[in-house]
Amino acid sequence: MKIATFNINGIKARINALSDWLDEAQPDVALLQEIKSIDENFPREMFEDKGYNVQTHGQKSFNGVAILSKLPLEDVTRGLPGDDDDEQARWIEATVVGEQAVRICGLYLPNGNPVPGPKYDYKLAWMERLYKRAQELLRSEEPALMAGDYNIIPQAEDAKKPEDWVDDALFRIESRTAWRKIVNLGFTEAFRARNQLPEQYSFWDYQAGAWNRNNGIRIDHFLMTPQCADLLRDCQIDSAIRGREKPSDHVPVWVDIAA
DNA sequence: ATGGCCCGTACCACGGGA
Repeated sequence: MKIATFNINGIKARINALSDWLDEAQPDVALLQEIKSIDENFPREMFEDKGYNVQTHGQKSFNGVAILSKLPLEDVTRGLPGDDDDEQARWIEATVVGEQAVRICGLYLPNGNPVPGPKYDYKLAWMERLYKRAQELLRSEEPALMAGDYNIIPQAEDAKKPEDWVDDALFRIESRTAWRKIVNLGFTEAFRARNQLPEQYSFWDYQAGAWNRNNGIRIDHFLMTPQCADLLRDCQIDSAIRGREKPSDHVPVWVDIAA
């Protein structure tokens, strides 16, 4: 089963690029972030025509996540537990039933800038809620993964110029501590479990020729429970997508699991 | 050498992104 995550930076602006990538990459499951659309305006028919089941959790203008799946989706839930007043659409999960069932969570973790401030407080509070959901997934002792735009640069090697990011919400020590606290519960970060190459990124800013200089950061991740990590066959970044016409600033990252 | 963008909303820049 091939599962991909892709922050598309607006479904309306990315319809063609997303359609082309789906046709070529043929993921069984695609987790999308920043659809920037209400559910009613999401072009679900286009994906249904390609054979995908579509589940969205959108809102007006900002954020928004979705799951596309060629396999049946069961027990779909929307919103990260732990704050009933949170109105930002950043979390969706579902069980994908292939050879065996896998619980799949798609997430768009808050950016958190500027630091300090209420947006950074929100990011850290959101990560505390994520920690609790992660504990529950581990306790289930079932194959499960959490994937998406984490807005976290895990290590210095995950940025071309780490010195530019030391005071940024994506790389601040509090952010990385919260990330490591989750990983250290017992999750496998799929990309580094399969790849030790330097200069592997998933985001390049639109500004300052970042793509041409490969001035990127790796912030889109898969975290897997042990039962899911046992099934991991491969994890790769489709970085060439960034060089196409009208690209998102992120590129797809995907895993292949034996499920 | 320096600085450089894009999206959605609304119709004018502006908030937000990272």
